[in-house]
Amino acid sequence: MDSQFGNRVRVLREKQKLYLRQVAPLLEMDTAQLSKIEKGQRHLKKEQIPLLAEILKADKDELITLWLADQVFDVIKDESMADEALKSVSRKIKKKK
Amino acid sequence: MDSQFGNRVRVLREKQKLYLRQVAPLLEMDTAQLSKIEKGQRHLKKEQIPLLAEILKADKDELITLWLADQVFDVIKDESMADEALKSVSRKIKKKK
DNA sequence: CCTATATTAGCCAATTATTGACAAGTCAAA
DNA sequence: TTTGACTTGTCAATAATTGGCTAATATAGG
Repeated sequence: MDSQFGNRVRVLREKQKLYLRQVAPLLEMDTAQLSKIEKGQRHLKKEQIPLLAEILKADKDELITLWLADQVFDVIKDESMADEALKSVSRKIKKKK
Repeated sequence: MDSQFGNRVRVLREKQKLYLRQVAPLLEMDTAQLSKIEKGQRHLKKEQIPLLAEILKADKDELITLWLADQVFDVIKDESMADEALKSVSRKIKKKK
Protein backbone atom coordinates (compact mmCIF):
# COMPACT_ATOMS: atom_id res chain seq x y z
CA MET A 1 0.00 0.00 0.00
CA ASP A 2 2.38 2.63 -1.21
CA SER A 3 3.05 3.91 -4.67
CA GLN A 4 5.77 5.74 -6.48
CA PHE A 5 3.18 7.87 -8.20
CA GLY A 6 1.37 8.80 -5.02
CA ASN A 7 4.54 9.59 -3.14
CA ARG A 8 5.73 11.82 -5.92
CA VAL A 9 2.41 13.62 -6.16
CA ARG A 10 2.46 14.35 -2.47
CA VAL A 11 5.96 15.79 -2.67
CA LEU A 12 5.04 17.91 -5.65
CA ARG A 13 1.86 19.12 -4.05
CA GLU A 14 3.61 20.12 -0.87
CA LYS A 15 6.30 21.84 -2.88
CA GLN A 16 3.56 23.95 -4.42
CA LYS A 17 2.14 24.56 -0.95
CA LEU A 18 -1.24 23.25 -1.97
CA TYR A 19 -3.71 21.42 0.24
CA LEU A 20 -5.70 18.37 -0.76
CA ARG A 21 -8.74 20.57 -0.38
CA GLN A 22 -7.39 22.87 -3.08
CA VAL A 23 -6.26 20.24 -5.56
CA ALA A 24 -9.05 17.68 -5.23
CA PRO A 25 -11.84 19.85 -6.67
CA LEU A 26 -9.73 20.61 -9.72
CA LEU A 27 -9.70 16.87 -10.38
CA GLU A 28 -13.40 16.66 -9.56
CA MET A 29 -12.97 14.45 -6.55
CA ASP A 30 -13.08 14.92 -2.79
CA THR A 31 -10.08 15.20 -0.52
CA ALA A 32 -10.51 11.68 0.81
CA GLN A 33 -10.08 10.25 -2.64
CA LEU A 34 -7.02 12.30 -3.43
CA SER A 35 -5.56 11.36 -0.09
CA LYS A 36 -6.00 7.70 -0.95
CA ILE A 37 -4.40 8.23 -4.31
CA GLU A 38 -1.36 9.78 -2.72
CA LYS A 39 -1.17 6.89 -0.30
CA GLY A 40 -1.44 4.38 -3.12
CA GLN A 41 -4.79 3.02 -2.03
CA ARG A 42 -6.56 4.14 -5.17
CA HIS A 43 -5.53 4.82 -8.71
CA LEU A 44 -5.85 8.09 -10.49
CA LYS A 45 -7.48 7.78 -13.87
CA LYS A 46 -4.85 7.82 -16.55
CA GLU A 47 -6.63 10.59 -18.43
CA GLN A 48 -6.28 12.87 -15.45
CA ILE A 49 -2.52 12.75 -15.29
CA PRO A 50 -1.96 15.65 -17.71
CA LEU A 51 -4.28 17.88 -15.72
CA LEU A 52 -2.62 16.93 -12.46
CA ALA A 53 0.81 17.60 -13.95
CA GLU A 54 -0.38 21.02 -14.93
CA ILE A 55 -1.80 21.76 -11.47
CA LEU A 56 1.43 20.69 -9.82
CA LYS A 57 3.60 22.31 -12.48
CA ALA A 58 5.26 18.98 -12.93
CA ASP A 59 6.57 17.00 -15.85
CA LYS A 60 3.74 15.03 -17.38
CA ASP A 61 5.97 12.25 -18.67
CA GLU A 62 7.52 11.72 -15.28
CA LEU A 63 4.11 11.24 -13.74
CA ILE A 64 2.96 8.95 -16.52
CA THR A 65 6.07 6.85 -16.08
CA LEU A 66 5.51 6.49 -12.36
CA TRP A 67 1.84 5.76 -12.87
CA LEU A 68 2.65 3.00 -15.36
CA ALA A 69 5.36 1.63 -13.11
CA ASP A 70 2.84 1.28 -10.31
CA GLN A 71 0.43 -0.59 -12.53
CA VAL A 72 3.13 -2.93 -13.74
CA PHE A 73 4.37 -3.45 -10.24
CA ASP A 74 0.90 -4.46 -9.12
CA VAL A 75 0.98 -7.25 -11.66
CA ILE A 76 4.40 -8.72 -10.96
CA LYS A 77 4.98 -8.13 -7.28
CA ASP A 78 5.29 -11.36 -5.33
CA GLU A 79 5.92 -13.28 -8.53
CA SER A 80 9.05 -15.31 -8.74
CA MET A 81 9.07 -15.02 -12.52
CA ALA A 82 8.68 -11.25 -12.40
CA ASP A 83 12.08 -10.45 -13.77
CA GLU A 84 11.78 -12.88 -16.66
CA ALA A 85 8.39 -11.48 -17.53
CA LEU A 86 9.65 -7.90 -17.57
CA LYS A 87 12.51 -8.87 -19.82
CA SER A 88 10.13 -10.59 -22.16
CA VAL A 89 8.00 -7.48 -22.43
CA SER A 90 11.01 -5.25 -22.95
CA ARG A 91 12.13 -7.41 -25.81
CA LYS A 92 8.69 -7.34 -27.31
CA ILE A 93 8.30 -3.59 -27.28
CA LYS A 94 11.78 -3.07 -28.62
CA LYS A 95 10.94 -5.12 -31.66
CA LYS A 96 7.91 -3.00 -32.38
CA LYS A 97 9.88 0.24 -32.62
CA MET B 1 -5.82 -9.40 -29.63
CA ASP B 2 -3.07 -11.96 -29.49
CA SER B 3 -1.07 -13.21 -26.57
CA GLN B 4 2.19 -14.95 -25.96
CA PHE B 5 0.53 -17.14 -23.39
CA GLY B 6 -2.33 -18.15 -25.62
CA ASN B 7 -0.12 -18.87 -28.57
CA ARG B 8 2.11 -21.05 -26.48
CA VAL B 9 -0.80 -22.93 -24.98
CA ARG B 10 -2.13 -23.70 -28.39
CA VAL B 11 1.22 -25.02 -29.57
CA LEU B 12 1.58 -27.14 -26.46
CA ARG B 13 -1.93 -28.47 -26.71
CA GLU B 14 -1.47 -29.47 -30.32
CA LYS B 15 1.82 -31.06 -29.50
CA GLN B 16 -0.07 -33.24 -27.02
CA LYS B 17 -2.67 -33.91 -29.69
CA LEU B 18 -5.43 -32.71 -27.44
CA TYR B 19 -8.63 -31.01 -28.52
CA LEU B 20 -10.20 -28.01 -26.84
CA ARG B 21 -13.07 -30.31 -26.03
CA GLN B 22 -10.72 -32.52 -24.05
CA VAL B 23 -8.83 -29.82 -22.19
CA ALA B 24 -11.62 -27.37 -21.44
CA PRO B 25 -13.58 -29.60 -19.04
CA LEU B 26 -10.43 -30.26 -17.02
CA LEU B 27 -10.28 -26.52 -16.43
CA GLU B 28 -13.99 -26.42 -15.78
CA MET B 29 -14.84 -24.24 -18.72
CA ASP B 30 -16.34 -24.74 -22.14
CA THR B 31 -14.44 -24.93 -25.39
CA ALA B 32 -15.48 -21.43 -26.38
CA GLN B 33 -13.76 -19.97 -23.36
CA LEU B 34 -10.59 -21.91 -23.86
CA SER B 35 -10.57 -20.96 -27.49
CA LYS B 36 -10.75 -17.32 -26.52
CA ILE B 37 -7.96 -17.77 -24.04
CA GLU B 38 -5.72 -19.25 -26.69
CA LYS B 39 -6.57 -16.37 -28.97
CA GLY B 40 -5.82 -13.85 -26.27
CA GLN B 41 -9.37 -12.59 -25.99
CA ARG B 42 -9.77 -13.75 -22.42
CA HIS B 43 -7.41 -14.36 -19.56
CA LEU B 44 -6.92 -17.63 -17.79
CA LYS B 45 -7.14 -17.33 -14.04
CA LYS B 46 -3.67 -17.28 -12.59
CA GLU B 47 -4.50 -20.06 -10.16
CA GLN B 48 -5.26 -22.37 -13.06
CA ILE B 49 -1.85 -22.15 -14.65
CA PRO B 50 -0.32 -24.99 -12.65
CA LEU B 51 -3.16 -27.32 -13.60
CA LEU B 52 -2.91 -26.35 -17.23
CA ALA B 53 0.83 -26.89 -17.18
CA GLU B 54 0.23 -30.35 -15.85
CA ILE B 55 -2.38 -31.14 -18.47
CA LEU B 56 -0.08 -30.01 -21.25
CA LYS B 57 3.01 -31.54 -19.63
CA ALA B 58 4.59 -28.14 -19.85
CA ASP B 59 6.88 -26.10 -17.68
CA LYS B 60 4.80 -24.20 -15.17
CA ASP B 61 7.27 -21.36 -14.84
CA GLU B 62 7.37 -20.80 -18.55
CA LEU B 63 3.61 -20.44 -18.65
CA ILE B 64 3.57 -18.16 -15.64
CA THR B 65 6.19 -15.97 -17.24
CA LEU B 66 4.23 -15.66 -20.45
CA TRP B 67 1.03 -15.03 -18.56
CA LEU B 68 2.63 -12.24 -16.56
CA ALA B 69 4.22 -10.80 -19.67
CA ASP B 70 0.80 -10.55 -21.27
CA GLN B 71 -0.62 -8.73 -18.28
CA VAL B 72 2.26 -6.30 -18.22
CA PHE B 73 2.03 -5.78 -21.92
CA ASP B 74 -1.63 -4.88 -21.60
CA VAL B 75 -0.64 -2.08 -19.27
CA ILE B 76 2.18 -0.51 -21.24
CA LYS B 77 1.33 -1.13 -24.86
CA ASP B 78 0.74 2.11 -26.75
CA GLU B 79 2.50 4.08 -24.02
CA SER B 80 5.41 6.23 -25.03
CA MET B 81 6.90 5.95 -21.55
CA ALA B 82 6.62 2.17 -21.56
CA ASP B 83 10.31 1.50 -21.62
CA GLU B 84 11.08 3.91 -18.82
CA ALA B 85 8.34 2.43 -16.71
CA LEU B 86 9.62 -1.12 -17.21
CA LYS B 87 13.10 -0.04 -16.24
CA SER B 88 11.77 1.61 -13.14
CA VAL B 89 10.01 -1.57 -12.08
CA SER B 90 13.06 -3.70 -12.80
CA ARG B 91 15.13 -1.47 -10.61
CA LYS B 92 12.56 -1.65 -7.87
CA ILE B 93 12.30 -5.42 -7.77
CA LYS B 94 16.05 -5.83 -7.91
CA LYS B 95 16.41 -3.78 -4.79
CA LYS B 96 13.96 -5.98 -2.93
CA LYS B 97 15.94 -9.17 -3.51
C1' DC C 1 -8.62 21.94 27.61
C1' DC C 2 -11.12 23.67 23.37
C1' DT C 3 -11.25 24.83 18.45
C1' DA C 4 -9.93 24.85 13.79
C1' DT C 5 -7.77 22.83 9.87
C1' DA C 6 -5.73 19.02 7.25
C1' DT C 7 -5.62 14.46 6.42
C1' DT C 8 -7.17 9.66 6.77
C1' DA C 9 -10.21 5.54 7.49
C1' DG C 10 -14.34 3.08 6.84
C1' DC C 11 -18.42 2.14 4.71
C1' DC C 12 -21.64 1.21 1.08
C1' DA C 13 -24.14 2.27 -3.19
C1' DA C 14 -23.19 3.09 -7.97
C1' DT C 15 -20.56 2.27 -11.79
C1' DT C 16 -17.57 -0.46 -14.73
C1' DA C 17 -15.14 -4.56 -16.04
C1' DT C 18 -14.81 -9.40 -16.41
C1' DT C 19 -16.70 -13.87 -16.65
C1' DG C 20 -19.67 -17.93 -17.58
C1' DA C 21 -22.85 -19.97 -20.31
C1' DC C 22 -25.09 -20.79 -24.30
C1' DA C 23 -26.39 -20.57 -29.33
C1' DA C 24 -25.12 -19.98 -33.75
C1' DG C 25 -21.48 -19.56 -36.95
C1' DT C 26 -17.31 -20.91 -40.01
C1' DC C 27 -14.28 -24.17 -42.00
C1' DA C 28 -12.16 -28.41 -43.57
C1' DA C 29 -12.28 -33.24 -44.33
C1' DA C 30 -14.86 -37.13 -45.67
C1' DT D 1 -24.01 -32.62 -46.98
C1' DT D 2 -22.70 -34.44 -42.58
C1' DT D 3 -19.46 -34.40 -38.91
C1' DG D 4 -16.12 -32.61 -35.83
C1' DA D 5 -13.19 -28.79 -34.29
C1' DC D 6 -13.00 -24.39 -33.44
C1' DT D 7 -14.79 -19.50 -33.29
C1' DT D 8 -17.92 -15.64 -32.67
C1' DG D 9 -21.44 -13.02 -30.52
C1' DT D 10 -24.47 -12.02 -27.00
C1' DC D 11 -26.04 -11.24 -22.47
C1' DA D 12 -26.92 -12.03 -17.66
C1' DA D 13 -24.27 -12.91 -13.54
C1' DT D 14 -20.41 -11.86 -10.84
C1' DA D 15 -16.57 -9.27 -9.39
C1' DA D 16 -13.74 -5.23 -9.00
C1' DT D 17 -13.33 -0.37 -8.71
C1' DT D 18 -14.93 4.10 -7.70
C1' DG D 19 -17.51 8.13 -5.76
C1' DG D 20 -19.33 10.24 -2.07
C1' DC D 21 -20.24 10.64 2.48
C1' DT D 22 -19.27 10.49 7.63
C1' DA D 23 -16.57 9.97 11.29
C1' DA D 24 -11.93 9.57 13.13
C1' DT D 25 -7.20 11.18 13.85
C1' DA D 26 -3.48 14.48 14.08
C1' DT D 27 -1.48 18.82 14.74
C1' DA D 28 -1.18 23.71 16.00
C1' DG D 29 -2.80 27.81 18.37
C1' DG D 30 -5.29 30.01 21.85
